[in-house]
Amino acid sequence: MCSKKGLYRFSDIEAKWQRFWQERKTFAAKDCDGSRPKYYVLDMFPYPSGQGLHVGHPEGYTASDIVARYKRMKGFNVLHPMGWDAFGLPAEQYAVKTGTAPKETTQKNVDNIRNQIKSLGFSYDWDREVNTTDPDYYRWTQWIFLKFFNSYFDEAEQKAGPIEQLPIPEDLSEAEKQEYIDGHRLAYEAEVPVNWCPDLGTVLANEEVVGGVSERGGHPVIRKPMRQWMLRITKYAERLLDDLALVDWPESIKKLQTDWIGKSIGADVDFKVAGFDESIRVFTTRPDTLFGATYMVLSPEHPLVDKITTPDNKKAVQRYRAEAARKSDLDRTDLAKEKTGEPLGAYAINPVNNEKIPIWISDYVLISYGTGAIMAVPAHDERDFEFATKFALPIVPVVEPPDPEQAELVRQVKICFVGDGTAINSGQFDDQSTAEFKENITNWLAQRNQGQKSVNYKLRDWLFSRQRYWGEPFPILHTQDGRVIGLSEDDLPLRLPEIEDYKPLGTGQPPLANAADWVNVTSADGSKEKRETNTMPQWAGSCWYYLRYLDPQNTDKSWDPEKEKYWMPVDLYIGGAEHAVLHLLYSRFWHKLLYDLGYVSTKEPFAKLINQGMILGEDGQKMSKSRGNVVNPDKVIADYGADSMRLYEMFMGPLEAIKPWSMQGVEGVDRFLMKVWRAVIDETTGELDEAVQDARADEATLRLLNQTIKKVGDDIETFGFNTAISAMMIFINHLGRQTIRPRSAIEQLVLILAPFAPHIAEELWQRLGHADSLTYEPWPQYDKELIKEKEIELAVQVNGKIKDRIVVPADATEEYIETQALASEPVKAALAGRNPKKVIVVKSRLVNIVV
RNA sequence: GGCCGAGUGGCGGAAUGGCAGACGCUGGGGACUUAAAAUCCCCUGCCCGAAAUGGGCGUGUGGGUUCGAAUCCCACCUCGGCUACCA
Repeated sequence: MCSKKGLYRFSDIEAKWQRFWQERKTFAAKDCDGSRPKYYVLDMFPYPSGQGLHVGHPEGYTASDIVARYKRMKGFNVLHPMGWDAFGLPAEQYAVKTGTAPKETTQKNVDNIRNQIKSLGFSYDWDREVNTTDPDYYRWTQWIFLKFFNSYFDEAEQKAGPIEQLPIPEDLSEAEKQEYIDGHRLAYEAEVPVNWCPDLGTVLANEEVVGGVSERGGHPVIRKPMRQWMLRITKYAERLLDDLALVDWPESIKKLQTDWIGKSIGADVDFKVAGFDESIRVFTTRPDTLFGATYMVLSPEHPLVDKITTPDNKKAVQRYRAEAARKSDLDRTDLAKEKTGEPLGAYAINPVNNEKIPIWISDYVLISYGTGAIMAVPAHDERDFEFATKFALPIVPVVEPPDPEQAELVRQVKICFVGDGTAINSGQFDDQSTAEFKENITNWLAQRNQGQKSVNYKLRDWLFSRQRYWGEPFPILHTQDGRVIGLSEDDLPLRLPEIEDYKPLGTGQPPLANAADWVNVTSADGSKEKRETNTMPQWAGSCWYYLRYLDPQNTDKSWDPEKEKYWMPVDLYIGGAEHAVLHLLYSRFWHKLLYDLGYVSTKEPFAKLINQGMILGEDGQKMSKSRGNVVNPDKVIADYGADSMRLYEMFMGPLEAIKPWSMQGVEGVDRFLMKVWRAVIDETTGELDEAVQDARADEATLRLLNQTIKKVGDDIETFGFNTAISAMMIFINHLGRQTIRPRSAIEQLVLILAPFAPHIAEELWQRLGHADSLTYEPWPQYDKELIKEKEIELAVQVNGKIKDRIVVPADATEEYIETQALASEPVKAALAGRNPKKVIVVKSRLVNIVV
């Protein structure tokens, strides 16, 4: 048995450096250090699930860690924190099943996932760890909720202000005044339809409802209005849209958010109801098609339905409404391929031509968008066309398409045309272009008090309460006379009570209603109140965690304003694209409220955003337990070490691309690291290899080294980690062949490798004779002169086909290159005596001779 | 249906107007070894050819722009992701 002293034992060495970093607090960020520029690099913090990490997590975390370590070497004061988004359904479901308190389950999972993350050697400042379920954390989530509750939105200023400053109309009674104030709070209560499952006695999230039945157990689910907390995000729609211009995010993500907000500009138009002193207001983006409105549709929930339905139609309409109520959102959209509806028997008057048009109800009109009613223009709207065709309603074309063929089909009512064109069948507006017509008709309606310009958003107010135990309790009391009051900030945190039974009550009441001692409160003045028993959704804690990292131990304030000014905004935010809309939109919304109230200094929280791509299984399919293709990161680390794991995750391909895992690929990068090791350490003795000498590198080595330093630095700046690694591989392949490996070259290689594979780099750095960690060593500088090649090889093409290659001095003139190219024998042969029409010389690339 | 992204060797990928296939994997051959592993060296897009510092083809398909296109433009096909009647 010959045991080699110098073999690289990754498990010992990785543990050694992880301990070193932890003990020395190597990565502690220094607040308000004016001597260095700051850099805040943030990962989307994980939900600590019982499954632990999957290989997708370390992908983003490794990328951000490389940037963090690189920036430190570039002289930045780096803030790189980590924490836990630990409220959520799984721990609660586990509690229902086993009786284990969610707090315990969560603690266990957090400890596990923290160990997993630590085993990868990320350079987090662990003193700043946060946990959304910690009362010292959710105290401030509740504090921000109170800010919403105690604020209103000033339309003129387009910003939030304290509710005390809300201008209140005069002549209101005390009760009306209170109602007015409550109606303007940015956090408010409303009756909202939720997914109610009678058999389970609980409310379900949208994703827990599949095809109209509960995902678990397959029980029927109906829509039922319940009292819910809402946040008035719609007030911020315009700013959330506009301020996307301020951030450096992928265009695709900006577009997703823009579409989600869904701004559309059009007009509100009032239609009188024949025989009633009522009118129906509709929103349309195509007021220019008003002459083609041949019927109207109200949503089944529209308040006027009962009033205007004729007795003959009442029965059928009621049946239709009941059916619609039973359908979930999914049923109403996904399954409703065939349009349905009922006529009310009532008629409306089209304001432009005074024609009587029938009024219908149908569930393709949503109560929650616009006014919950539409004018139907079947000739120019796909949905209306489908509906009119099915129920044989009249179709009148009013827009002539520019294409004559299409125009003919539209005139014959064969097709539906939704584009812009020229007005027909529209009285005095005939021959106007769509754009002109829109403008003119809107003014025409406004003059007659029958309509006006209007803007609508798809974005809805945010349903902010859940009928769950494991979430932040609302700092809210309900008085006996039905008022709602916010707790004083001094009474925070309002702690979650420990309860015995996590099951829902079966009445739709959340589990917290079980905790009578907690729910019933007697105030100092003897009055009795009840606590709110809903809890906040999982998004709440993640909306502002990036701010708590700035000052995580502060017991007086959510964060110190000085620290906020120093660190914000987040310079780089890395996470999965699945959070493209909700998490990022909600965070931006909270941030804007905090900005309006003066608690943060930037309009936007995240200056730059990058999404890491999904990692697929070795079979190229999405990883899943059922497919059996899940790669366990713990196993990879145990077999190859953290450095190889990190390196492979980055070498797989571009960060943002979707790419399949390959164990053989891991072996490839592992081999590379061993090559680096053997270039420095003699495997037999464990000492520095004899080839490592204090010598000057030869010209070729020096040139390649400087090229590599440049390439790796440039690639980190542009997140091209895969090509950075490839450059280092090329360099070590060269260096390994040298009989003398200059110490200076080795040291610089170790430094640029360090952000990628920090454990082996620290170990080599130490063995090269350095006492301290390389974390704050300056990033190697490359020499521009040394990079330049002396001679370059150019391809010579004749009519685009390569005929020869020539070698010329790097500083050769175009004339010289042209002469050399024309002197080449293969080129002469290819020219066959013809005279070149044109010679294109691309310096340092090629020569193309055109004949 | 809509939107977004992607199609390059046996595989992951590189090159974003200038020598296609860097780097890694796989496969083949050789060196070292009693043998194996590890390591090192050479080859590895396809077709023709005994070979050539021979020729031809080649970046999903079809067209176009250009001296020159994987890269830009137009049309289409395939795959993946997100989304779903928003008037």
